[in-house]
Amino acid sequence: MELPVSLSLLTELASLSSAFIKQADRKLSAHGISFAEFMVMHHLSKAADLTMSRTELADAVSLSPSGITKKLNPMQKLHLVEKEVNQRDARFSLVKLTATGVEIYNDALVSCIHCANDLTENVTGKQLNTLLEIFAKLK
Amino acid sequence: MELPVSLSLLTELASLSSAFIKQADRKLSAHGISFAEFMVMHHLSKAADLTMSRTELADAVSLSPSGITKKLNPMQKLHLVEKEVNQRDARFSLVKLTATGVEIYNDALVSCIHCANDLTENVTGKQLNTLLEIFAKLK
DNA sequence: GATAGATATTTTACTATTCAAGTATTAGGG
DNA sequence: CCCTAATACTTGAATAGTAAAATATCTATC
Repeated sequence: MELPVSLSLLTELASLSSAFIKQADRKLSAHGISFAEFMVMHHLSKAADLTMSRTELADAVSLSPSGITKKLNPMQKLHLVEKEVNQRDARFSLVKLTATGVEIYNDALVSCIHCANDLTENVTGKQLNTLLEIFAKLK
Repeated sequence: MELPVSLSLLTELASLSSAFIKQADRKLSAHGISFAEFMVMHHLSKAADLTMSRTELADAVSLSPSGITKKLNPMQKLHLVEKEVNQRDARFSLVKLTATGVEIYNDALVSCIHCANDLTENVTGKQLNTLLEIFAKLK
């Protein structure tokens, strides 16, 4: 029986990303952070004033509202990020990458780039760009 | 600051697969199974005699030894899979997809294919094949 | 301006997963 | 044979995530 290519894509994507994330986690453990924490800092580092709303951030890293709370709590204790309450509306709160956070992020970024390069070493730059272009259509 | 394409691939892959798996989980919940359970049955369904060793299966679905034990236990209780102990070496045990398991898998497969088609609707068949070819080099 | 409803976040209870320690079985050397 | 080591698996403790209920704040209507 012949299964559709779309299904293969779904299953391959799942196993590939699981393997990649495990690899990245191993590398990043040297910096005391997980890949998920790296992703939080990565999104914050690109944001204006290093600040995002919690819901934006939750969407960016594919976490539920409760998930983002639980992920940020320990990061606040380590002073990697800080919470700022919106003056206009106290329901909203903002998350900002601290100076410490920036420092750790920059160190971790180097490791993470190494890791990404290792994982893609058999693929040309052109193919990587092709992948990203097609990924953009999958969203 | 310009970040390498390989890093974008890693981050995009992570968020894409997270979104895809959540979508598949929603679809499959109608069949009473998770995407992870579907993947277990998917691999077994392709194996000779619907049977695999636990370690093979664990590798295939990217689970740790304890992870596969805890995933299979409830599936055995539901009679989706059954355990067979190897006569030669009682340490090894095999996992087989039962007749009930095949039935549920086939139903779930239809939903999962729908889901995969939905997720890839903006992409041509040719592009899907390109993706899979490049994925193969990333392993 | 009280109150009903909407919105953002947190807490609670539960599920899933991992690592490390423990159990069971086999293999090999004295 | 027995003891050590290796191998496959399971269990227990800890971590990470979700969904649903609870909390806090704001908006809008009467």
